[in-house]
This record gives sequence, structure tokens and C-alpha cells, in this order.
Amino acid sequence: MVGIADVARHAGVSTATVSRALSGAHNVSPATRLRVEASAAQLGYVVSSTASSLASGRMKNIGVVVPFLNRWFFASVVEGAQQALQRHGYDLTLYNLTGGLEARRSVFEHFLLRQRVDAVIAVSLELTEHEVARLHALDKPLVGVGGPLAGVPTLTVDDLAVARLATEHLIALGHTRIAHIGGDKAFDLDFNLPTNRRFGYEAALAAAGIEARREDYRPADFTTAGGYQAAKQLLGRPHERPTAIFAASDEMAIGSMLAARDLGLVVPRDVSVIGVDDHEQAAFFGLSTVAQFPRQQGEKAVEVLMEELRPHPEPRTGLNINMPFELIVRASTARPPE
Amino acid sequence: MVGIADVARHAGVSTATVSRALSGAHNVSPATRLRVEASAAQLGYVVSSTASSLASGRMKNIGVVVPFLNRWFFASVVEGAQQALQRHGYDLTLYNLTGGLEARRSVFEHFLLRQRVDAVIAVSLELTEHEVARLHALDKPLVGVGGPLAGVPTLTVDDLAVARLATEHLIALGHTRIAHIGGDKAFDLDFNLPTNRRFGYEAALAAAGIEARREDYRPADFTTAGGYQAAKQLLGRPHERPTAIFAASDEMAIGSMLAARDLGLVVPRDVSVIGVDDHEQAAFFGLSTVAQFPRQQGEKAVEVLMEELRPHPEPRTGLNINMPFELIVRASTARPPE
DNA sequence: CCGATCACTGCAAGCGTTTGCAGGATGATC
DNA sequence: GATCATCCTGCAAACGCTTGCAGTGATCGG
Repeated sequence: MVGIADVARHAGVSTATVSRALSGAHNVSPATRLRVEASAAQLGYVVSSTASSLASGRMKNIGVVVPFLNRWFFASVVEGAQQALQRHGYDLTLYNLTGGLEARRSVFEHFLLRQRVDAVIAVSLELTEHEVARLHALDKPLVGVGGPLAGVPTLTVDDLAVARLATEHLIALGHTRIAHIGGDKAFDLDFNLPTNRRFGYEAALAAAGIEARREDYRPADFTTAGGYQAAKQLLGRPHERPTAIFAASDEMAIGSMLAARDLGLVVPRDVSVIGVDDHEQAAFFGLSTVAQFPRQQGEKAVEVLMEELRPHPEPRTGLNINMPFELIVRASTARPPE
Repeated sequence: MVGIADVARHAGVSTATVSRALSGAHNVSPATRLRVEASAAQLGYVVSSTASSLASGRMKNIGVVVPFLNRWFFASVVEGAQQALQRHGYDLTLYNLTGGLEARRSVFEHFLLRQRVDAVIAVSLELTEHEVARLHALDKPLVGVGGPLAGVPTLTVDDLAVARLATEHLIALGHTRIAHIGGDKAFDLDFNLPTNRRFGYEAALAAAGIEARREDYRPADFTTAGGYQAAKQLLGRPHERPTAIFAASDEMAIGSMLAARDLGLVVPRDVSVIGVDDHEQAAFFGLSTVAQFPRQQGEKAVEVLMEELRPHPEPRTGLNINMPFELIVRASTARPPE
């Protein structure tokens, strides 16, 4: 192993100077810096992060906690965060809560506490007060993505507005009988997201003077299969059939389109469908949707964190940052049948 | 911060003993161990991983490198690995190569070298000799998932056999005109996987005395959309139409099913479709497929690594481990039309 | 021309564990 | 009862960096 001492010797300076030169401190003469950098490069020296961390207290490492990885949304957030971190020279260590309560406990009682991360990004996670406290105790910055977290800076899309936008799009097309496939109550990993989207949907209807019928709402589990089932039920009643469906996720929306087809209905002639996410398959299915941009959310979370990590000049700033979303109209929505 | 010294004082022993007791060394009396553990728990002590790493040279951390995260297969492998690692008390730090060559270089020339990981798992990555050498130089164990890697223990499914199995299934049903949607040549992130699957397909045909027609092969990009396009072409010729399609991935197979429908064909009456992966959507679409088990691959990779990490009694063992796969017959395959 | 200021650089004390070595008990052996 | 192995435990030296502090010339203002 080539250590800092080797570089120091090779460059004819002290290890202190090497350290400073390589970490970009300002109090090193340009000539020395150049010499040191050359030596380091020549010897293939890379600073030992453990030693550096121990001495400095900085880990150059961020913990990212996700409920699971296996879904497009989460994977995209993580991917975005990873790339942003890499640009900043940070590592990303991944904590996954798929393992159940046991795993969750061990993450919060153990893994996150062993001084390995400078900060934590929690994605779509409803943290308990105790968990937040645990992290605050270390005073490691914590930022959330997706859903307000008490006392924690968080990036969210305004789910209410998203749902309203989608619903208004259908209303503007002339639909008056609009069904909604929302989140299952049990599926509460994501905050009150399902609830918020439902509220947005109802708000839009109300604003247009349309009554929200109870039988036009179906909960599902955010999967294609779940959306399919729900849509089958919604569209199965020939006379009482809604002319449009707003699904709280693209996966469910795609399921709905397939259900419609299987019922002999043509989208969008007989029924319009709109989702949320702009899932990678949405374009393929010609699905209208309200896009959110998970990669960007990951990147933005990192930015916020980097700011938070900077030697605090002022106390921390705004606690809640709204992320953009955008209506994308494709082929799955149109005027209702006459 | 509560350090090891606090625990030592509280338990009335030396820090050395605390360290040994907590790390499960065998030379601590049961009574002492209990006392130490109690003190540690009471004080909420968690060992500082940096200090521990610096002193011991063990990081309790594994680097996992993936080409991208955004695909079901990779996300699943990572998820499996993550959970297995967590059980072993290891962290997982994630390196993503989506960022292009620049990112790739920085990962291999910098991130992996700074003594932060004990070992590396490379998923579906074709490493250059130089990259492998770089890692070997640190003599960090390295295991690959998916595709043989020169001189590196690797977990693979036998792609040739997988393809043969799928094709044989179609042949056994009576099909003689079987098309194949394979991997695009440009899409070479995954080893020669596309090529191997094609060979398996051709081998099965040959073994059954069926000639493989060039026009029955179409390359695509492993997406649903790509599969859709390819299938449209394959099925677009009324007379020359194949009665079955073997797609090299479930995404492409699903695209094929949708293409068939749009052409007015009924699956499996008019055309059978089979894929590879057992993607999470496969069951929903009733897609027959050859399953591989990415989560398990991730877990197994960790096991192999843990073995490799154990103080080498013997030189390393077998270099290539074959992972299981399995034919799953659903509704998308049947006898060909009369 | 002198003291003050400034820009660099080196010295050495940590950072919080782990672990080889040695010492003290205790028990086993003859 | 002496000898020796065995089992625990403590001492203190690493581990490889960072950084406060002090020291050295050089530069500058008066």
C-alpha cells in the first residue's frame, strides 16, 4: 500500500502538506501543490477513506434508505442520487427495508449509527419520531424525498395538485363520470400519498360541480394486476360505466387500459385513462399521465444535503421543497363518447 | 458520543476487553461478556466503524457495481445482495455506471480504491483486464454475477441452456416455425448473453431437425417497445408467419403479445410466446417463461463473497457457479394452429 | 531600516478501535 | 507441592490520516 508518507517523501514535503495539497486547501503554494499532485498520480496514491474519516470526522458517504428497490420509482430516485453523489465525490450506501420490521430496526439501531454516513436520505418513508430522534441525536442531516416528515427538510410533489391536474384534464375534455383507482389503505409505505391523490381528485370534481360517487372509487395496490382488477370492476357495469379513469399510478393505469381492451372497449374512444408517474412504459402504451421526475428528485435531494453539510453559516432554510410535475397528454385520453 | 472507553469504565474492564467481548472473540469469560454487553446496551454504544476499520483493516462493507439500477433484473439482484449483507452485518455501497465512461473511470480509479470496501460484486459487467487488475492489486475479492469474467468467480445462468429449454418447450408443443427476438448487438452491457441465447435457440432447432431461417430472427433492445416492433415485423407477413416467438426477455415477450393482439391475433391460439426472466409482470400477462431468480443471485453472490473473505484456509475454489433456472408454463404457449 | 503581516510549511497530537504480547490466576498433572 | 498449560485480562503500540499551532522567510508600510 502506498501511503501518504510515500507521497510526502517522493515530493519532498511533509505529510501535512500532502494532505492539504490533495484536499484542495487554500494554503499551499501552487508549485508545491503541483509537485504533490504529480507524485500522488505517479505513485497511484489514493487516500484511505477510513483513516481520513477517523481523523476528520467526515465520511464522504451518504446513507440512502428505501422501502424497496424493486420499483421503477425508487430505483430511479436512487440512481439519480447516486450519480449526483458521485459527482461530489461521495459514496452512497444503500439501506433497504424490504426485510421487514427486523431489518428496519437493525438499520436504525445499528447500521446508521456506526458513524459511517455523513447524512441520510429517506425515500418515501414514514419515519417514527423515535427514528428521527435517533438520527438527530447524531446530528447528521436528514432529508426526505416524498412526503412531509416532521422537522425534516423534504422534497415532495404536491400530490393534491397532481391529482387535480389529472382530473381537470379529463373534465376539460368533457368527462363527467370519472372513476378513480387509488392506493390501498394498507399500502401506507408512501405517506398519505394515496389519500392526497384522492382528495385532489375529489377537489377537482367538486370545483366542476360534479358529484364524486362512492362506487366510482376503487383501491388497489399500485401494480398492473391490481389496476386491471379494479378497472374490470369499474367498467364491468354496462350502463353505469364511467367514461374516464384516473389511476394513482401508471402501473395501475396500464392495467386499466388492458382491462378495458379485454372488455371490448377501445381506449380512448369508449373510455379515457390517465395515470401518474410517467413510468418508462407509459410512452409505449400511449398513456396520458402526470409526470414526476424521480431521477431529478434524487439529484435534488443530494443538492439539498450538500448545502446542509456545508459549515452552517445560517440555520437551515426552508423545510419543504416542491418538486415539479407535468401533464403529458398522449393517446389514452380524449373526449367522452357522445 | 459514547466511546469504547465509556463502556469500559462502566463495565469496570479495559477497552481491550470491551472490544473483544463485543466482537465475539472467544477469549472472554462469559460473565465479563455479559457485563460488557449490558453496559454497551445501556449506554447505547455502537462501535465507530471508521476507527474499527482503520485498526483492523476490515471495512464491513461491500461495493456493488451495476450498469444501471433502473431495470427489474438489476434492482432485484441488488436487493437480494443488500439483504444478505445486512444479515452479515455488512453495508452495501452502490456504484452505478449509468453516468458513462467518465463515471466508470472514476469508479474504478478512485472510489473503489480508497479502502472503503472489503470486496466487490460486479453485476452483468464486462470488466476490462485493466479494471480487474486494479481490483486484484488491492487483493480485494471480486465476484461477478452474470457472465464469465476472466479469473473471477462468477455466478451465471447457463444462457445457452435457458434458450434451449424455452425453444424445446415450443418444439414439444408441435411448433416448427419458431421466431426469435434476441439482443441487439449494440446492447452489449450484458456479456455475450444475447448471442448465447441465440445459439441455444438455434441448437434446439437443429437438434429437432428444424432449419433456422434468417428472417425469423430479429434483434431488439430488451424493452417492451422493442419487442413490440420486432414482433410486428415477424407477424406482419400473413403467410410466412411463425407460429411461435421466443423472446430473449420478458419485456420483449410482453411487447410481442401486445403486438400480436394489435394484429388481431390471439395468443396462444394463433401464436405462442415465451420469454426469459419471470419478470414481475409476467404472471399478470400469463406469459410462459424461463425464470431466473435475480434476488437469489444477489444473495448467493454474497455467500460466495463471505466464503472468500474468510481467512483463506485453501486457495479459492471453483470459479464458476451455475445458477438455477426453471420453465414456467402459463397461458401464452399452446399447440400451434392446425 | 525595523517591526508587523502574510503566505507557506512542518511538528506532533490526536481520531477510536484492534490486537500482539505479557502477566496473573486457576486448574491440571505427576 | 512444584511445574506447566490454560484462560482471561490489561498495556500500549499501531492503523493512516487531519489540523491546531508554531516557525520560517518574505513582503510591506511607515
